[in-house]
Amino acid sequence: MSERKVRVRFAPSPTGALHIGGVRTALYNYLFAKQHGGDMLLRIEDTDSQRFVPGAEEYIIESLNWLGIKIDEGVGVGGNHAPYRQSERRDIYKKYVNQLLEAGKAYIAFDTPAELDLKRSDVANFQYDASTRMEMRNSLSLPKEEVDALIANGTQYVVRFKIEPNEDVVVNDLIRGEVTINSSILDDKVLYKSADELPTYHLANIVDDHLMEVSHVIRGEEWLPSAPLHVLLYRAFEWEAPEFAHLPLLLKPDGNGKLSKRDGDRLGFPVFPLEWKDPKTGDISSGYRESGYLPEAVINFLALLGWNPGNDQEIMSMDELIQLFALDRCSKSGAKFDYEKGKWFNHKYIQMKSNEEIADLFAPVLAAHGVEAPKEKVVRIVSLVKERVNFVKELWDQASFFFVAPVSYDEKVVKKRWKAESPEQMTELAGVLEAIEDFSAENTETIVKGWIEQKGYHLGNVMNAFRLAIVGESKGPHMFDITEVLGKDESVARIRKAVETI
RNA sequence: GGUCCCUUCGUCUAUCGGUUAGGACGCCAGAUUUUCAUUCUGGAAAGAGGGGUUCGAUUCCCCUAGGGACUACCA
Repeated sequence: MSERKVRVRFAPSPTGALHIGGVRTALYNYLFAKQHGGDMLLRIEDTDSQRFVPGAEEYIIESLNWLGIKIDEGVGVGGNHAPYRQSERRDIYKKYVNQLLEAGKAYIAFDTPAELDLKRSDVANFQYDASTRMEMRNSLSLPKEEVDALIANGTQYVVRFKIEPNEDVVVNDLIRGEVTINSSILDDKVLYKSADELPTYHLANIVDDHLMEVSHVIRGEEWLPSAPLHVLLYRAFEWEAPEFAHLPLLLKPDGNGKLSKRDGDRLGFPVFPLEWKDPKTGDISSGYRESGYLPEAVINFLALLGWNPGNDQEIMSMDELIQLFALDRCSKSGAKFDYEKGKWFNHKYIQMKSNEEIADLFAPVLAAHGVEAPKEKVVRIVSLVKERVNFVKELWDQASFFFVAPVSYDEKVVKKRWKAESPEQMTELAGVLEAIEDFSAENTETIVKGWIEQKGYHLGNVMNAFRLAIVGESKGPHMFDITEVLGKDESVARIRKAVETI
């Protein structure tokens, strides 16, 4: 490995919402960079003007921001290698394309997309390469005067990379080891299009990584087949290539194939970090943030999809991940996306947060239900129910009765728990509670239990009816914690109402 | 079709030639409990198949099978 400063980049193209697999790629880049005291760059690869989607760039930046993946240099923050948007680097690419052209390592081709389509349908497995390029219309096959004339009259063309056949190209991958591909199976890739004066991914990528002094290219496995092409490109420019690491893909939870946006819709979980509204179709896709995930949980979950620290540790903060991360501990095979485990991580992270923090996150949910409550009361309630939930929004299901008295009583529970003697016992209980001065959980429990014992009532019967009256159903934390939070008046009122209603 | 990559419980994975193949999610059972959960304890659950190499293979090699990616003037 070279001794260059570690510099990595996350280089998405702004064609829509950032996919969760892309988020993981960004995360691994970030962990690697920070572990080595290096830089994390954000470059926007918008060389395909056709597929540009407005808002996508902002979405990407906001997503990384929410997740705590900090960009040292690039779009949104600037830096010494600006601009970081490829569409703003046209002149740079043009210069390097010409360099390749002059060196005879690339050539100009005039074949139109229609002509190529025709050729492909005519000839099975047609490939534009050393074996076929002389049959095509390009600066290699055409007389120089004709080429010049075509260019002069504004005929659109592309620049293709001239790949020398029959050479074994070795890519040294930090995760997979040496990968060898014969250059004959590579086609003369289009590097540049005169139509929009923009390069294609391959050229832009190599030029930028070189100019931006990127030391390690950490990207998805879908790029592995084109890595030899990139190696050849670096060689053509006589540049030192960065180290490569191709990450395994995130796969569908069920069935086969790569995880896609559709899987999220189909299986009911987000595949995007943030909610995304498609500007063209207006379709809304759910996001992890809006679904109630804590960014720390998403990070931890994603970090373990394709990597592990080598021991049984599973809960790790971003700082710990930075300490422990290692490319050579990344797995080689794709990981099926296990949404259930993601939920478990969120549960864990909710438990790790303080009641105050959770109460703050819960506040908007309460407001949405039209509930206003003092912070200290919410904190107390959170402490009572937070261990029962995977998501902050589920706190409402667990705790709504603290804020809103039951208006109906679960029929099944009534049938099972409301005995013939219950109305009388509950009326008595209301009286007992009314007489209590110190309504703390502890004191109330002592007194109520004393009363039950003295009367010889069945503890379970009384308590279950009590719970039904207060909560409306058969759930919730310790009864006397509930009554303490509710207070004497409310507790008594609920019991009386239950006796009347049921 | 071609090229490349990959292959341990249902899922994520540990194991870098010798282990009762470990952990986690999920699942099942039990315990705790005034309810529902949580929690705790326990359980079922894996080396794709076939050849080698070796005293000994999950581990190294080969073949087969299966899965995945790529194969655009998209990234």
